[in-house]
Parts: sequence; C-alpha cells; structure tokens
Amino acid sequence: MRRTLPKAFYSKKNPVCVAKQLLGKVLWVRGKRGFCRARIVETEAYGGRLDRASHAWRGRTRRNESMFGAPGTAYVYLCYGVHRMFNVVTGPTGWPAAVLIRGVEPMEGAERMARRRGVPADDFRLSAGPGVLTEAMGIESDADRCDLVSGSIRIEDDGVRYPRTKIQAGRRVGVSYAGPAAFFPWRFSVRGNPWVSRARA
DNA sequence: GCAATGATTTACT
DNA sequence: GTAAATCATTGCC
Repeated sequence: MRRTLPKAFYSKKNPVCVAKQLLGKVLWVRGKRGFCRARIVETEAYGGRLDRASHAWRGRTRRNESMFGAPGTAYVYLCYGVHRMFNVVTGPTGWPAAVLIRGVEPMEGAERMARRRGVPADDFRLSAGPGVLTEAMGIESDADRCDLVSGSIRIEDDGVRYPRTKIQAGRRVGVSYAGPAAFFPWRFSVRGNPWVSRARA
C-alpha cells in the first residue's frame, strides 16, 4: 500500500498535529540526478502568531513568503548561509505554519545519497539532521514552493505506523532566543532510531 | 549603509 | 568545548 498524502493532510490548522503524523511517512525526491526515498523519523512544528521561534512571527517577508502559501507545498530556506532546510507548509493558505523535517532514514537511493554527502551509506551522518538530509536527497533552493502533491518532491503513506510509546516529544533545537516559545514541546522523533539528529540541548 | 545574527554542521583545541 | 563557514534578513544609524 502506497499513497501520496493528499492536500487535506496538510491543511489542518495546527502544525503540531501534522508534525506528529509525518513520522513514519516516506519523503520522495525525483531530481535531475536520480531518485531517492527515505522515511521521516524527526520533525519540528513552527507557526502561528504566538510562536516567537517561527520565521513568520514578525510577519510576512520575502524569505518566509512560502510559509504563507498553500498547504502541501515546500518552504526551503538557507540557514547560516550554508545549509538548506526543508519544511512542509501546513494550515490554510495565508496562515503561516510549517513542519521542519529534521531526520530521515534512507530506503532507496542510499548509495547516491552517500556519494553526495561523502559518508558511508549506512552511517547516520548521511541524513540525521535538517541541513544534511537536504544535501543527501538533492533538495536545492529551487524546491521552494514546490507542490508536494504533484511535484518532483512528494510525501507518501506506505502504511507504516509507530506505536505511541515510540514517539518522543521535546523542545525544539536552536531556538533559545525565542523566549517562552523555546520551551514548547514541538519536536517529535522516533525513540531509539539512529537517524534522529544528534541535537545539542 | 553597516553590523549582527541564525530552525546548522564540522573540524578543531 | 569553541570556532569557522557564509549570506539573507533584520535592526539601527
């Protein structure tokens, strides 16, 4: 069983729900240089007017424009001038919310991913971390605003479900500047999975 | 216009 | 543990 997630999956107003439900789903990229699939094992929710950690907290800008776009599209931005971050836009059009994909477990095309990254295919450094998984899967800045329902990057459900006890919630990484929002338990990961990022506290 | 900084990673000491 | 890479955005003059 394999089905591309429909627009309705992404249109829920609360990004936290989508972040939890994305665990176990399969991210799929058909790039100029090949095809790869990987299971999502770590996510973070961002958005709404109260989330000071969100890029949209201060309102709409050229960078975060795509966060206000249609549900089920991509928000890709450059972080620290070095790494690309891949987010899934959620909520109704005009409502700024997104889910950052922070860790994926390779399923298909791992050798190609390994070549891009310069690490062994069975090494977690391949795709455990938001900045490295985009490099591994060949997600570039031109993927910003890409439609995840019909475009060359998609997310599908292959029936895999993690039991509730395997899902871990915790603080988001790298948002200590965000005041109370820094403590929101909006980071979700699969307990014990080696492809979850080694995040600092 | 200029300076500081960040939803990170890696290689150092 | 600390620092560098590297640039768009932001805030302040």
